[in-house]
Amino acid sequence: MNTNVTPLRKQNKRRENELLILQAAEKVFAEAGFGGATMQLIADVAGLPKANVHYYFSTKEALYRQVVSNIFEVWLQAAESFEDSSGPAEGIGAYIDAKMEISRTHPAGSKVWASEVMHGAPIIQDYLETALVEWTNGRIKVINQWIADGLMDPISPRHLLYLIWSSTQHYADFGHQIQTLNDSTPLSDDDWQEAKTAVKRIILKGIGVTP
Amino acid sequence: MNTNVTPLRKQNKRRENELLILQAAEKVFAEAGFGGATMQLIADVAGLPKANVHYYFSTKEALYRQVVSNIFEVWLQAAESFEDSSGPAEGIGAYIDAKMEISRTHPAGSKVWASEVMHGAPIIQDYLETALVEWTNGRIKVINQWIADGLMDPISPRHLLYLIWSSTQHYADFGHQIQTLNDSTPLSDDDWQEAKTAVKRIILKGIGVTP
DNA sequence: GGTCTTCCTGACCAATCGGTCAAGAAATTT
DNA sequence: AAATTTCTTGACCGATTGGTCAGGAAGACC
Repeated sequence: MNTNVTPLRKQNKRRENELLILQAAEKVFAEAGFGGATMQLIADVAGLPKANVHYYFSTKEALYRQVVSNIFEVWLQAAESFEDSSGPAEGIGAYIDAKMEISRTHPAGSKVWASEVMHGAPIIQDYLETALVEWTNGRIKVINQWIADGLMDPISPRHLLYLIWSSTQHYADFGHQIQTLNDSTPLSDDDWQEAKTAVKRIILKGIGVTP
Repeated sequence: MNTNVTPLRKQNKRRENELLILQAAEKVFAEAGFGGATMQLIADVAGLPKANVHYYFSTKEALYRQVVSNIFEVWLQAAESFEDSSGPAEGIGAYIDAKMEISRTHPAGSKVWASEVMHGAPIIQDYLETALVEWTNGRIKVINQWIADGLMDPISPRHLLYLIWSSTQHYADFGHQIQTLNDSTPLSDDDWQEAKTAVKRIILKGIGVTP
């Protein structure tokens, strides 16, 4: 007999269902956008009645905000590789690796984020203005120090960051286009390895860093 | 008196109104996505009654398809710089310039395209499979020839193209994020020049091309 | 085993959606 | 100037939307 049927049942029911709904919502929002997504579809994907979804998340916007918020956390977390590094070769290389890995394992999240920003960030503008600005300015300082130390070319740190963001997230946001150009087949492990290598090689060499 | 009040009025009424609607639609679709956009809002932006919009475009999807189609044309047209070039320095450089210029002058179009592809290209999948595949394969051949001629490093042409697309379109698709990181101020002429220079410099040096 | 809190859900609602239509106004053609 | 085609529009429709609610089921606590 299963002995642990009831021990973890209590506050866990809430967390379980919230997680279930959040995962379904991320998927649906990524596929249809905020406006195109329906609470009914999210409920269906989560396997719950619509009214039950509204029990845990009062409005569509509240649910959406939570989804975007979670993505933002993952997104910022991947950036710690930057700090604990000895120089641009290791720091930027690891950062690109981490972002490519997120694009691979978390494509829906990346799409929701892209959609939100593309539509003017109506829900999470406050995050952009505080957390993102702060994080960006911090990394710009690190990069400027690397430049001052002669470890890389004098590139505008801001535009270097944009280049890294865009090239890595492209593999998630435009995954469908990439797959179509890959004979409508999902990228294999080797394909992903090749992509990672190409992006890292071009960017690192492009800023005058030799591994 | 204005002597040419009536001469150009005939089939032009149709074209004028269609253009008006298409411009309004591009703007609204870019801001709200396909699902979030409403025919009523498009009509309001165009300054016409909703029923009149339906007179020229029978369905929302037909209007959307036309918008995406137009963008695709602009997008492919910018690629001619590739063909008429003596080598990668000139060809890729001019292509990056052209794509950056589109991001600057045509950001709404880029966003509609990105939105469409991100949601699985439900409307224009046929374009991806035919025109885009064809164009891409053509350019891959050109790049491979450049590599064979020793004009650039042996980079995967496919991933190089993705890198160019993503980094240039990023300035349109994520324009709002970039503006927020620029003290919530639109990029100046100098900012755009700096962006263009940085992108071109990193990519060209990154693939072993010296101007 | 009774009470209280949390969870669940079918039925329902006002608002809004894309799209239609008939009837007339304007312009072209004959 | 009559006939014909093109354009314009308010009113309308069925369908779908996000969200509500009352009432019951299921555990947790005493």
